Amino acid sequence: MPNSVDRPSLSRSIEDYLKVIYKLELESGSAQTSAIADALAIAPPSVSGMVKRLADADLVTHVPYRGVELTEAGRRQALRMLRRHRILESYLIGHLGYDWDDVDREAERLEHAVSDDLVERMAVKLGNPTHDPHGAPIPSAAGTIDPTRYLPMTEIEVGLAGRFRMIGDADPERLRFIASLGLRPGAEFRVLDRQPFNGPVTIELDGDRKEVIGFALASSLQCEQLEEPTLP
Amino acid sequence: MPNSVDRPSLSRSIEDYLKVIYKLELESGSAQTSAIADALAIAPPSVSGMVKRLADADLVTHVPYRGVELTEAGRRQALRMLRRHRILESYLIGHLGYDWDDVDREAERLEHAVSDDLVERMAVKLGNPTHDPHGAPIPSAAGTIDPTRYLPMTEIEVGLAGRFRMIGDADPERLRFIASLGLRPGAEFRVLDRQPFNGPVTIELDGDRKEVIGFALASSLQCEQLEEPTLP
DNA sequence: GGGCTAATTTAGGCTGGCATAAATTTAGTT
DNA sequence: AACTAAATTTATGCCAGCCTAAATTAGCCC
Repeated sequence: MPNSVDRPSLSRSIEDYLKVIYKLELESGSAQTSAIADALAIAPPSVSGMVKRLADADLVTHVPYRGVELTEAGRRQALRMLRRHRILESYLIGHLGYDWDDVDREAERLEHAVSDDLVERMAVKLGNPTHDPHGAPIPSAAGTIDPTRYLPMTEIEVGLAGRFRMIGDADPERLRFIASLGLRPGAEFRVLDRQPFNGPVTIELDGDRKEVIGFALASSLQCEQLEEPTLP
Repeated sequence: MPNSVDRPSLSRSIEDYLKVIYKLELESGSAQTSAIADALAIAPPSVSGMVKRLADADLVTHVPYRGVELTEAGRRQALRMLRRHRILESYLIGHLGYDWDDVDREAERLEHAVSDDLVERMAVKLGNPTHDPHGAPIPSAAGTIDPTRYLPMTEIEVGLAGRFRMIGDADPERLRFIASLGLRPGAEFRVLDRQPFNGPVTIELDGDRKEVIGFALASSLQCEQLEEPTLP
């Protein structure tokens, strides 16, 4: 089956739409018009219009009034953008002295401009990483991605150990605060307490330090539950 | 005197126009509509339209049917773009393994996307260079640029020594050929012969090697004439 | 100084990507 | 089953940037 011609070269807008649709699908199965509009900070009717163009270009399928789903081609492009973004973030942090909390904006601008060639050169300089500094998996150049799903910290059982794995890159304040707690992807912790009614979570870090983390924040920390590493 | 508001943030198109107008002014004093159109590969009427917008934004002054000149603000922006472009080229070559003949395209895409912050970080990593790998002067962050003008190799006196200083970055074939001759910015040579009627130039390199260079090519090699370094 | 040519501008049109206002569909409630 | 609220789409319109075709101006030649 012949592919879509050669280089349709997507517009900046289209690239943003595909990325957002991919993320929404991850979270909730399919992407609704209003959710896309929210994520891109544009009006819903504008999304309707663009969705029509995306469907014409066979990047998404659209069931009116129900939602949008990426086609295979759309998914491929979305993953390509995700790879760009995450390689860029990794490179900016690793080789140009950016901090993990202020790198998203810069990567967001660059991901539409860099060539595939440059992205691969950066990847090589980085040693072809599989995860970026926020813990997010980096799609391969071939378009595959680590499908591992994590749990919000709020869902780790009290008493059990967990490992902080990943956090969204878009909120500098949140990232700075997390870093100030000494939490970085890979950090191990133990849940000491969890209050009901969406209350805060108390964890132990480095074997002695206690931290209390509000529900909203803890929900955004994607973690892995470690099965009883110290006690039987 | 208060500056133009804060961040009008120029469009990609406008950035390209300003860069081209700057270069045309360097070469011939002022920029004509058709020359701009040629350089940007767009139709002249499109340039007329954009020039009107540029004049409205006080980036250029326009005398109808005569030409266009950058205002101080326009010149500042043009130099900013030139700095971006040349820092980017230097960085891509110095830190990401690009060759000097294929770096222009990539820099051309990136120069519209990088933040000033990123450009300055790259400049620091490079040791704040004053010239890029093609020998072109890099404007300072403050907007000043080395005004030195060079001579085409075709205008160096026969018998005299010269130094190759700079070459345009836009033509990969030309750059590869120049490199294959062993000519790099900074290279010293002596003009052995120059044929009339726009004929080729013969130079001596490294004290023994002779090369014949066609007129068109030699014209594009910007050189400095060295006053009789060996003979009185 | 009249007329030719080349350069330039004006006129009118198209597309992408956004907006607002109004119409429509869906879903939930009773 | 009807009504309502929310989500979505349709209908229009705007702006940036490009285009082609037609009108205008500048520069030059005799």
